Amino acid sequence: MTRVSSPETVSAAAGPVSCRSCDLYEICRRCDRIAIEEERGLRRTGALRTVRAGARLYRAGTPAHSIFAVRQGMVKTVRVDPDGEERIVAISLPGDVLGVEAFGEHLYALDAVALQTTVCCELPLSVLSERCARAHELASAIITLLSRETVDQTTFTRGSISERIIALILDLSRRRERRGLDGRRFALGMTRQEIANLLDTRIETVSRTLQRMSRDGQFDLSGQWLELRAAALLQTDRGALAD
Amino acid sequence: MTRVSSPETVSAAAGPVSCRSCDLYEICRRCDRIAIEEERGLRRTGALRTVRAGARLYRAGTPAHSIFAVRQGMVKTVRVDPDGEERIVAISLPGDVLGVEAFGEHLYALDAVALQTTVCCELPLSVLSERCARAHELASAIITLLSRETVDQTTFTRGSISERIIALILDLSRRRERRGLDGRRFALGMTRQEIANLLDTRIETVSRTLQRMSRDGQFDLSGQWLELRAAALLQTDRGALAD
DNA sequence: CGAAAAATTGATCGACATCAATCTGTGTGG
DNA sequence: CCACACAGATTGATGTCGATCAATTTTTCG
Repeated sequence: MTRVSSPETVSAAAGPVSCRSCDLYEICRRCDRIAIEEERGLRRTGALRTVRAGARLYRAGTPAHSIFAVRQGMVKTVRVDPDGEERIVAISLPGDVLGVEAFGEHLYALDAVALQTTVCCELPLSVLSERCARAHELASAIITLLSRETVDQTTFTRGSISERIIALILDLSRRRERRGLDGRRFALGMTRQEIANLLDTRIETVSRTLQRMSRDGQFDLSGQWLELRAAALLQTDRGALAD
Repeated sequence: MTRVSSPETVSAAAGPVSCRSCDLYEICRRCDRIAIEEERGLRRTGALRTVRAGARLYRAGTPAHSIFAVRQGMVKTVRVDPDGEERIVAISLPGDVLGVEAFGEHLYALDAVALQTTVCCELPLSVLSERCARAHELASAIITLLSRETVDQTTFTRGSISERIIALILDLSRRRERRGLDGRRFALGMTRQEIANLLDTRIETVSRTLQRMSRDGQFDLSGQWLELRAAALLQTDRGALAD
């Protein structure tokens, strides 16, 4: 069994959607970029891109010149771990917008890979900024903020429990350091119950795992207080200390 | 053991941070809302709010008049399932911004609960919109889009495998319907391997669980194609069909 | 100090991972 | 058109990590 491709089932499979029901509609409209099937006009701006199954719409780390909307097909956004493992972050359906992280950083944060032959509308950032010219700088600051938020979403519910615990601790540590706080020794600030909830596990498992890791010398732990060992801080990647 | 509160350990525990290292800094500055410790001026606008441990900064579903930045302390954002179960979505540290969903919808999407005595800066939306007055409407459209993105983040890595599968299927179904596509019968569009990756499980488990659910009559399944049973569509909550 | 919440520790069980084999469907070339 | 190859999917047997149930111990606070 391979991917769906029979022509007559395209709509049930994945689109295309009308511009009206696309998340990018209001923005395209304000940019005079509508585009397809607008009333009877049907003028196209030629901003369509077709990507075959398995091909990438964009790659993590590359300069971002456009945001995209899926018109037809499906796209997975993927984070590739340093060890080469793929983690699917989200699935985009027709009408969904891709690459909004381009607003803030001007780099894509994820790989966007077509799951099947996919047609996307491409909206260059240059068009947006041109239209935004008169907009107050405050607006762009808000946009930058929001944009960061969408990328920051780290999840702590993947992998083994020890991996999740390490991910949480290193996340707390790094975020504290970014704020000028002590990232080496700090209070967890959460009960074991709250940690368990966040990591989608049980309080007994959190307790046991923390104890074991502490015994194994990954950090010193005393109640709420945790102090990372020097070796731990050298690791930059989630899961690096697991087991 | 209860929460950290010893005065001399406040900084290592949770702040306060300087305005300069806060995510809201650029926005506050443009609103002439700096506020605290600005050079030697130290003029305060009185926009501080103190929340005791366990108290709520805001509640899901209530009208949103402000966004917040944590100055000192910690806050958990929580989704309360219909069955009353709490799911921690994120932990906010000093310098983090809370309530950005207020930009789009004017309702908070989550409960924000202080993990300890917490001091927040409050920035009313009215101040923002006043400053935004001359900003082009396009900017606000972009903001709305981004705002939605930050809320939409559904994770499929919580609960049992059958719960995750149901969550994924209903998510696909609803998102398709919102786009005017068939939400009852559609192709998954992903290989079992990709589903397994997304749900943080194994291909064999996905296969087995899909087979079992299909046998149990939750849906008809044939390769990529899935057709939800009428009963399934009546359920609106994730996990409603589990096991 | 005493009560209550939080945390730890132990014993047992079950869901899911893992390893392995087989089956099914799709596209390809003779 | 059929045989073949291969990716994808299914099914089975077994092992293990984390859930669950239960009992203490530790910490905090009135």
